[in-house]
Amino acid sequence: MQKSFFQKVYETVRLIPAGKVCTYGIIAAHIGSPQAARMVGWALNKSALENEFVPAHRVVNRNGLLTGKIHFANNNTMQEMLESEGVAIIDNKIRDFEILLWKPY
DNA sequence: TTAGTGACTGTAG
DNA sequence: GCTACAGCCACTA
Repeated sequence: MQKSFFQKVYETVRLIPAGKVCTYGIIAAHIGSPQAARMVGWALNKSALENEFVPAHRVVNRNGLLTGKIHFANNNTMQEMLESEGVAIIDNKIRDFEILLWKPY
């Protein structure tokens, strides 16, 4: 049984340690389709609806911008979760993004 | 079955 | 430096 694109996304995102962040592009590239970054976000959106534990709040776009927050119930839910893990957010962006960036390799 | 859509990214103008 | 467009895969109507 081959793992679906979905499952690979879940597994990769779950590898992100607390206090670190990753980008859709990196995850997509790790899976094998760098240009399918949109699917990563979409997969995370679905995962939340399916009660899958995936730290989607640790995934942002390549600028460190919290674009995914729009899919959370409240606009500051994503930010609060990140801040509780020690990630500083300024104006919807990750502070020291390059330092906090984590890669699966 | 086909068409449309989406939490993005890289390249070109 | 900014804007526009194409490409990626899976799901829903």
